[in-house]
Amino acid sequence: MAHTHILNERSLQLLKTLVERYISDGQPVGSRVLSKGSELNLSPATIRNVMADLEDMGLVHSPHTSAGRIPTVSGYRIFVDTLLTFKPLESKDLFRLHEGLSAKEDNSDIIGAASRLLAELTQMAGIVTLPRRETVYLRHIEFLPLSNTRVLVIFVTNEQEVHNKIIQTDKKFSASELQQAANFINSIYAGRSLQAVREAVLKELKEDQQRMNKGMMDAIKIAQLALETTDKKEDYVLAGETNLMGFSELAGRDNLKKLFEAFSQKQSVLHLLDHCMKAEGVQIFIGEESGYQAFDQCSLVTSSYSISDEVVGVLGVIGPTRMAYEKIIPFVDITAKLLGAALNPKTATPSS
Amino acid sequence: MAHTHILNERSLQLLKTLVERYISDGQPVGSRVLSKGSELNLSPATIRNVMADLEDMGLVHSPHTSAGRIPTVSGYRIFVDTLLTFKPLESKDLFRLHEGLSAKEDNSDIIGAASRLLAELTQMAGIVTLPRRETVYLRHIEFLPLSNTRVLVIFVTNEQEVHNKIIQTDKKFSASELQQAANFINSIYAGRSLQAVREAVLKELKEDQQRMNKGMMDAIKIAQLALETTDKKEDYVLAGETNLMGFSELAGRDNLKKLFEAFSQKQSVLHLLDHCMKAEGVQIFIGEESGYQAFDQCSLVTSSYSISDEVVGVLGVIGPTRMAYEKIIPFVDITAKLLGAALNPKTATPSS
DNA sequence: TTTAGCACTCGCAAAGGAAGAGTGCTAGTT
DNA sequence: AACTAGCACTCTTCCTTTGCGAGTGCTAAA
Repeated sequence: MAHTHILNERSLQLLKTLVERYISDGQPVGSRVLSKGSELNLSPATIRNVMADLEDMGLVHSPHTSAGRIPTVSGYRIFVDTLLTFKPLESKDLFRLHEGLSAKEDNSDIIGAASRLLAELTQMAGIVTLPRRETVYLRHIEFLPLSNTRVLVIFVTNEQEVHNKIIQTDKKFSASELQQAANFINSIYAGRSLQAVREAVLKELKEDQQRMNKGMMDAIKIAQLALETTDKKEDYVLAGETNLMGFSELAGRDNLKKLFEAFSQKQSVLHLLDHCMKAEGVQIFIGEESGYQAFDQCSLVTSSYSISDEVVGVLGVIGPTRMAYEKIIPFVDITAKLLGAALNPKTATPSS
Repeated sequence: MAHTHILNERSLQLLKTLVERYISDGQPVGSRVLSKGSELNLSPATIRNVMADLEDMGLVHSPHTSAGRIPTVSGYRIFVDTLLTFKPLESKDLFRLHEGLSAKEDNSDIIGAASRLLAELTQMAGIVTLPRRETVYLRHIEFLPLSNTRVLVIFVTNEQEVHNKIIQTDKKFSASELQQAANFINSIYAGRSLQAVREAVLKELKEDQQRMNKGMMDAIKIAQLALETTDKKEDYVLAGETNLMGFSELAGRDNLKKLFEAFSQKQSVLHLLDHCMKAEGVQIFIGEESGYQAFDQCSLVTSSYSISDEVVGVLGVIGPTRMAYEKIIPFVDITAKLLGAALNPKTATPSS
């Protein structure tokens, strides 16, 4: 009965300094240090009582009888949700970000650059998914004959994304026939969304075939083949994985191996990141919260990023649960915004 | 004086069984086991004398006074060069290779498949460089206008490789102007090597400008911009890196970290693989032989692979020095041949 | 409600064997 | 001359002991 089991101001304050202390030192923190390290002037004995309460509530736990306490996942959770006092980015980091993510002519590896910056400036692993728009617009399509009935299809979508694939046609087409077909498709469908084009083409195929001449028919058929499979190739760019090998808390067991296997399988990591796309702003998974065993010892701080208000991808930082959240969270937030800005086609070429 | 210091038949035989034993067991092998394990009926004492000789010659070494011997790099070298009795591939492995590397319509990820097969079947890391031909032929080029003076260049080389880049032109071109320019370039230069086209274009620019009309001039100028920088993007596909985390001999120090850093830097690994391109057949680097610190604890078994007799890439297996060379070497050899065959455009589409 | 005091527990590190493996050397044996 | 048996010696590995330090929980006093 006696003990209140309610999180009062003081317990929270102590939890906060405990977590901060553990994050900076990496060792279980005992009542003595906590007594000296906190503003409130309390004796170690009092602290011990509070700690016992916190332990009952499952916010901290002791690796063994005579060690200090370390935060549990719930402890971290309360810390980041309610106790955290953010630190502004260091100006040199901000500078590096601006420098690396400024909108350049060559956007080709800006995703890679973002990933590398995340890794380098946090000394953990950086991850950025490739941007993927909900609606993809067809800009231009091109057909080139290969050997026999194989045709190389090249199509440009949105601003400047180039895709290519190989299709098998029913019969052999000459280069000029293919050229004509491409011209036909471009003249009619360019500028419309891929999905719309796909539907329109199917409709044409099913309905009135007599209205068109043979060339048109061929073009439609080829286009159908070219666009039939939606190639949503989700992927991400990872950087600084090796930074994770330095953290002793991840090294134990075959933990690190599991983690790296997840990275190269990609698939489960993509699942996880997909979740993050849906949420606005910064999202945090601490330890087992992610639900993926490989990440049990890690925390993941992510944020979605957007091109002109449409969410197109996710980026984030992966590190040990014991990470400097108060710095990482604003950092990920800003990086997402800068990346979004850099990818925005409207601001991409300030006609200088 | 007394001892002969010459590698006679018997010493070699003993070296061989020693290496085999060490490879299979992973522990320093002593005189007793060697006495029982070898055909020649010799007492441990005799073996000890031979071992002392081998140690003087730097072929084996003892981690401490009372441990058995383990092979040195030179020991391994003699073993693989002169003592090795190759084992034929297991038929199920051969089957998997054929299955995975058969020439399919979709060649897109055959390099990745090869890498994954190497890793999976050897339980080590597999690596395959992207194929790169010496002479690249221009098949088709296309220009598309982006915002302002930026132009998206798409060109197809060799059989089906699609490249794209963005260039800045002096003035703004319309879509049809660019179309015309592309037609012009295609009609004149398609089929010739990129290098040749580059030279021809430069020559045209310098010499007789009055001979051409304005459209031609524009086309030449754009082509020059489009082709000026040779983008030789060397790259490789790695698979099964995580397999390496299981080997205790690599785990020590921050060895593994160095290795993985080298993998993600790519650059030094590419250097090393470049060397292998030059040599015919299978090539082996044992431990420090590679000259790259990151690989000090590893062995690398590589082979170049060819498309219609032109060497275009390298593939191989990375593992601990203690690997089953007698199986790995033939395995890498065969894989290289199968990959080459699968990439050969002549055999790629047996018109069925 | 807080604090001082105290007994207690546990991990960590150093120290001390004991056992086992394997060597080098020497002195016999074939 | 080449091989082998035997022996002393050296190291590693594993286990146990021991002491120390850190930190706790509990109780009793302020």
